[in-house]
Parts: sequence; structure tokens; C-alpha cells
Amino acid sequence: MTSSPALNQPPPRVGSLLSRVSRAIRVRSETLLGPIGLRPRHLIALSVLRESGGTTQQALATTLEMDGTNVVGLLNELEGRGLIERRRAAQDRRRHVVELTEIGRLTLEKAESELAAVEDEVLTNLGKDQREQLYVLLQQAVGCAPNYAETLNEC
Amino acid sequence: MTSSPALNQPPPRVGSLLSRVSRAIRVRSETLLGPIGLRPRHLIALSVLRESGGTTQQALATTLEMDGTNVVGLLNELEGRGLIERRRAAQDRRRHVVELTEIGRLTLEKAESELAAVEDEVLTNLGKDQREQLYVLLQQAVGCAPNYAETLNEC
DNA sequence: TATTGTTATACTCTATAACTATA
DNA sequence: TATAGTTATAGAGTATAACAATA
Repeated sequence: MTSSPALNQPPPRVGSLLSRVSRAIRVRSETLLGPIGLRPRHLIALSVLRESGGTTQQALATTLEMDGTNVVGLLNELEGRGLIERRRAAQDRRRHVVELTEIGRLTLEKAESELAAVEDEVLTNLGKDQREQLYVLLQQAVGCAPNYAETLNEC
Repeated sequence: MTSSPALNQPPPRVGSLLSRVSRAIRVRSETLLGPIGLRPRHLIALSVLRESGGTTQQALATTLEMDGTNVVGLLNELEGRGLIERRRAAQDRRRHVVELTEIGRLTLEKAESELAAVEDEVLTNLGKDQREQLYVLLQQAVGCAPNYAETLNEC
């Protein structure tokens, strides 16, 4: 009896709002990441790889909701900069196992810390607790437990 | 002392997670909206117009984080289908005031109700309360009070 | 002269189809 | 025959530049 929009109705649609907030962050991130030579999508891929710790390209495509052909190009760019590593899977030599390199991990962390300013700006209406809350909700939505450090590979 | 990821650190970055969830919904929405002849971006624009109740194209471009030139094309499509209306502002005849038509409002509502299935699928890990919570956070992030019915034009 | 909207166009993103290699 | 990855390429999305009307 505390929430405002409706009392006992289906949950409201969040798609449009998600797009707007997501886009706001992405647009600003692009200009900020330019000098480093990275783009938002690179960070997304790197962050998925950090949390999954080694996936096949096809699984990555599914997770990123990207077409497999575009994952190839994305990984080429990341591999060219030494941020990720591709190696054939021993069990099935058709597959590439993709992993974050140490440089990739450090680069990701650095980029993330530089993006703090962007998110501070876009999410200025949210307090720290609310941003934490948002993070937990999104993390849960994509299927990871909030403290993903314990879940390791299954993300 | 209750949250898990960190105790007294800056809030975590949500950009990548936002992109992933947003994209997941968008991709599925595209296929579902196809038959109606609408696309996610149309819904986003319509929903902004519904809540702002009449803006200039430039303001719309800012809100949507879109280039003004692309807003023109987007509005052309919506106007062609009778979902929005453009009229010159009396005070400044350079400006177009853009408004949702009644057809536009009904079409938006119908599309939104059809998208329930999509969001149910993508947000299956979130309970109803959590989805409501997510909605409130996003609404607040974009600058609207949770119960925006009261705030009217300033959104 | 500056601003709102428009058009034309180049650039980037994304998906479709055909190919190679492994299974 | 089917699957993982790759390449080439066409379609959609986005931004840059030049223009018309109004201020």
C-alpha cells in the first residue's frame, strides 16, 4: 500500500526508460572513451568476459544479444590490442575459448573508473543507495547473483 | 552493513548491465512490434510525448539523446501514421510543437500491453516488486517523480 | 546574426549468405 | 549432416554539412 503508480496491476513497462538511461550513458561514454581507443561495446564485452572467465564465442554472442558475425569483429579489435585471448578448445577444436588477459582486466578497470563521472552525471537524481539498488536489480536480471564473486563461471 | 559487493565504496558501474538488459528487451520487442509496423524507438518517442504532453522537436531530441536530424525522420514516420501532430508555435513560428494524437495514445497503450510478454521473459529473474522498484528508479533517473501523473509537463 | 527545422549524404552498426574447419 | 567461426556485403541507424524560414 506504499507504492504510487498502481495498486494491484501488472508491473509497468521499463523498456523505454531502460533505453533512455542506457543511451544517455552510452553517448557520453563514447566521447569519454574515445581517447583510450575503446567504445562502450568493448567495455560490455570485457565485463562479460571478466565475470564469465572464459566462454566460447557463440555463448558470448548469446549473452551480448549480438549476431555471431559481429562478435568476430569485436573480438578481433580486442585481440589486436591484447585485451583478450583466443585459443582453440582441446575437446572441440572448432571452438574458440575467449578469455580476458591481464592487460584487458587492467584496461577495463581503468576505463570503468573513468566512467564514474559519466554515471554520476546521468544518474544524478539517484542517491548512492539507489544506484547500488539499481545495480543489484540489473545484476539479478541478467542472471547473476548480486555478489557474483562467489558464483564464478555460472553467470 | 547489509549490502554485499562493497561496504563503503563508490557505487558500481551500471552502464554495461543497463545496455545488456535494454538491448535484450529491444531485440525481442523489434520482432514482436514488426507486424504492427512500429519499432522500439517509436514507442520511446511516443512515451516521452505522452508524459511531456507537447514539446518542441529540439527538446525532444535532447530528451531522447538523438540528433535533431534523426528526430525529423522519426516524427515524419509517426506523423504519417497519424500518431503525432506537428503544429507551428504561435509565439515562435520557427518551432514545431509536437503532440500525441488520440490514435497515438491508443496505439502506444496497445503496443505496451503486447510487450508485457517480452519484459516478462527478459526480467524473469525479477519479482513483481523488484520490477516496480526498477521502474521507480529509472523514472527517477530520467528526472520524473515516480507518480508522474501529478507532475504533468515538467518531466 | 542566431535558431528551428529540413534535406542530402557519408559513416557506422547490424544482419544475411556463402565459405572453411572440425565434428 | 551439423556446428563454430570467418568473410563479404547489403540494409538500417546515426551524425555532419549545407540550406530555408523565422527571430
